[in-house]
Amino acid sequence: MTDPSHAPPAPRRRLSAADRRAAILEAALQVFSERGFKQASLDEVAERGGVSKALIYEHFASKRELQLALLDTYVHDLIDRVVRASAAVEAPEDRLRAGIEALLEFAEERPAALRLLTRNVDDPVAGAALDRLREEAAAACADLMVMHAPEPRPGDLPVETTVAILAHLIAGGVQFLAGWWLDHRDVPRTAVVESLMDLYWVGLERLTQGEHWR
Amino acid sequence: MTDPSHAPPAPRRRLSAADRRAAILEAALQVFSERGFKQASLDEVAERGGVSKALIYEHFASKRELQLALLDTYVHDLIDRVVRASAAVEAPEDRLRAGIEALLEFAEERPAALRLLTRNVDDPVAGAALDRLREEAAAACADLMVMHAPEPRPGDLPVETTVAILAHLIAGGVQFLAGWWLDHRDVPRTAVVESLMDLYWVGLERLTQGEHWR
DNA sequence: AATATAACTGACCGAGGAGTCAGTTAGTAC
DNA sequence: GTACTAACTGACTCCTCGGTCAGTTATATT
Repeated sequence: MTDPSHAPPAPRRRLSAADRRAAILEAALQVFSERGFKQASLDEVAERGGVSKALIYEHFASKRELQLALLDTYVHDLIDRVVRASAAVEAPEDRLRAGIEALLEFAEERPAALRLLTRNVDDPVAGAALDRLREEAAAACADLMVMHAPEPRPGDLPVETTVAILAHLIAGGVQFLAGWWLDHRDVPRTAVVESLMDLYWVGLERLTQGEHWR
Repeated sequence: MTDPSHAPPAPRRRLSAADRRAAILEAALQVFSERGFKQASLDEVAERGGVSKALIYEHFASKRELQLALLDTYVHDLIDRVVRASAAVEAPEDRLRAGIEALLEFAEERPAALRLLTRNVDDPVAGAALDRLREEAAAACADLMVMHAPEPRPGDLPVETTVAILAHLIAGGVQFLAGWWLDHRDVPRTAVVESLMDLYWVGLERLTQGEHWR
């Protein structure tokens, strides 16, 4: 009767509040990044975390609160890495390159976190967070560009307009390619960086010398 | 008693099946593009279409069916425009430009349709449709590139890899910028096209001449 | 061993939303 | 006018999911 193989299977080990919180966050990261905010269910987070749903509410006031905690963590981490890497070098082209490399390193180490940020465009909260992030990156790109001397030809559009477009194009392109790379990991990271730099930097250099297409 | 101002307010006009179907699709386009597939409710579609929810089910077997009808319509329309515009000219740079312009025209005429395609990355069906679309565009870009002569230096990565990355970078960048433009309609369309062409084409031209960054 | 407390759970509630069905009514054909 | 059909509806069911609560149990402290 008291067959040990039928004994209360695993007298689940209790964790400290901090550890359990971290475990829940990890499970939530998986589910949220795979399904997106709205489609992610807390029941699934609970199940994957090996925990009851009620326990989640001991650590987070609501589903949104949980999402915000996740976003907060990774947004700050990502910004930190990119800014730090970029500020560590001097030349504009090195700054761009360092920023790109930092982003790709982040993608490599925490693919789920990158997906969390990029695969949630439809959710107002996550979408806004990503927009802000890209806006910052675009502003940084714009700074790199005005260091160079753009030479507007007569009849051209205002420089700020062109700079803003190019900056967003670059920031958006890098973001997109980082996401693309997650699904094409056979491509070596250096190939991605080199291609980005080749197209962007060579193009920019020519542009600042007054060259235009055709 | 029979005060005419209290008479049965509007003896709702009936439509033919085809017309009603079109009206429902239009209402669905609005709701789906604003909220995304999962968050969009058929109750809201019904309300905005001025129709009962049950009627929607007379025209579409399910919510997914309705989404597929929408996607089908606009995906084909978009492909058609871009391919037609691009095929109408000869030079590679003109083809790229024509394709970009066709996409932006589509964005201008049917902003909701573009949002339907781009603001639904998290939904498996819509996401897959957008992926296929971009894949096609990237393939077309790759074709434009191999027309030129890329000259691999010894020790370089295989050409196909570089071409694939650049093609996706361009396709993804254009897609992103089209979406960005929807929220920045003060920017003139020509400015967007010119910037895209300047960065991409000038960069590509230099690259095919064996130039690299630095 | 007794006590306190913090980690943890099962069972529940209410709202919202997909999908259904038994009808009602506007047009049409005679 | 009458009858027929196709457009159309209100009221319903079922289910998922965010959130709650009344407890139960592991562990640290004494």
